[in-house]
Amino acid sequence: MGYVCDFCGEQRSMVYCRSDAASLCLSCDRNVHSANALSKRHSRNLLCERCNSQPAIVRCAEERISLCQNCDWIGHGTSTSASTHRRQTISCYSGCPSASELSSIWSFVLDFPSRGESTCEQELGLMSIAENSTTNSWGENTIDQNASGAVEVNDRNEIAKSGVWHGSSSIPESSSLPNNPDQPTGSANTSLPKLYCPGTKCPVPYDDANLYEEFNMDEMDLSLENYEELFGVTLNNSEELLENGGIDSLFGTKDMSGADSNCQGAVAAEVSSVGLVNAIQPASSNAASADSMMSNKTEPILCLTEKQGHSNLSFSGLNVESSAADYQDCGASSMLLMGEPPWCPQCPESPFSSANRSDAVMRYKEKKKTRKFEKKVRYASRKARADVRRRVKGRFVKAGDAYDYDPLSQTRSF
DNA sequence: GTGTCGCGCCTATCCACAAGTTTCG
DNA sequence: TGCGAAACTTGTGGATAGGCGCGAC
Repeated sequence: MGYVCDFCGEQRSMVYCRSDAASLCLSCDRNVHSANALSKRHSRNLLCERCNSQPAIVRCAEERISLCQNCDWIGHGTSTSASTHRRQTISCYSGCPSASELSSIWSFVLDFPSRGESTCEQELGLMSIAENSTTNSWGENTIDQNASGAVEVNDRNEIAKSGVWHGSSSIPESSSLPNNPDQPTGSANTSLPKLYCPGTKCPVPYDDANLYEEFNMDEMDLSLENYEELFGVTLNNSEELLENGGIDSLFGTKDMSGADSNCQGAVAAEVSSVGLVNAIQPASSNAASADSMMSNKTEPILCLTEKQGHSNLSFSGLNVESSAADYQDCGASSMLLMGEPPWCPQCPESPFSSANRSDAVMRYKEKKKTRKFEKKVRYASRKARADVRRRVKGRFVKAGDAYDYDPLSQTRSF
């Protein structure tokens, strides 16, 4: 995923469809999602203007930029100055909206400061919608919208319901702090953890080598993608890890390659003099995993300790309600967040009792049963067809033949 | 210690057909 | 060399059979 539309490969991508896991230009978005009734139901959103790989969920009024959860966190969640930026949640949409309808929910869409060269903006005005653009296709967003179609982030309850994450810091009603749009907000505070997002074009210039010196691994890429290099072990089997107490196994002896490979967690850490790392920021290439990580209501704590001659990392700060099951979409994250390592008693924030943990393990196992690893769909049109094809015992049937499963009507022909 | 059974998990396979690719005249 | 038609290949999702590991007996 990148700047170019995944479908036509020519236009600049502007919207992201999670169902298709594709970044599309407005023209292709409309073409693809007008194919059938199911594809019309795909929920789409603006593409993050910073990493260009994740759906944007927030628009920063100060920077005039749309951000995904991850980039929003990087830019606003950890910076005291940037966290005061006034942000609005960005509504998703489905169906085949007209240009006017799009601009009605995204009042800012025609005013992107950094995408002026894209032809997609022009398409907004040029698109002609032949079919009915019924308003009922817009009913997905349950958040009350203001006139511009955006929602004030202040309403935390509503945001939580919508699954939209925002930074842990308070968000003021307004902000007058100046900000340079060309400069990532996350870098404004030089005391902040430095982070590089390997699977993205995240341009956040985390360059503080001192942090890495604290870890004694300044040459390393602090992402779980390179955990083997980082910790000298391979990681596998999240469930085993869970049952064995989690983090100790994770960074000690267990192999984790079986976990979702598309879930990478880049760790940003603020190291104190006692070796307590105070923040962990997931920089997942997977939207769902980012969601699950960031929907955590508490700020995770990363503990760095020395044990038996090698460094160990632990995570706590997970509240009771956000169980591992809630994070299973990101295999690593569930592991990282579940365990309360017995060897890390110095993390007083850890609220896990054994009962809670057992409960969490149970829910995790239950959800894992129904788990489906995300699959990269290369051709959205073929997927759209397959989604509506009738089947007999899971097999496609000829058109007109008897079927026992119809994805559209869930009915049988016999 | 060895063999058998049941259970759960994982993976390959099947199907039709539109779309993409290659071959041939 | 370029074009069009024909032949061939690819990819898509849900259900299911079969293989495998593990624990109990």
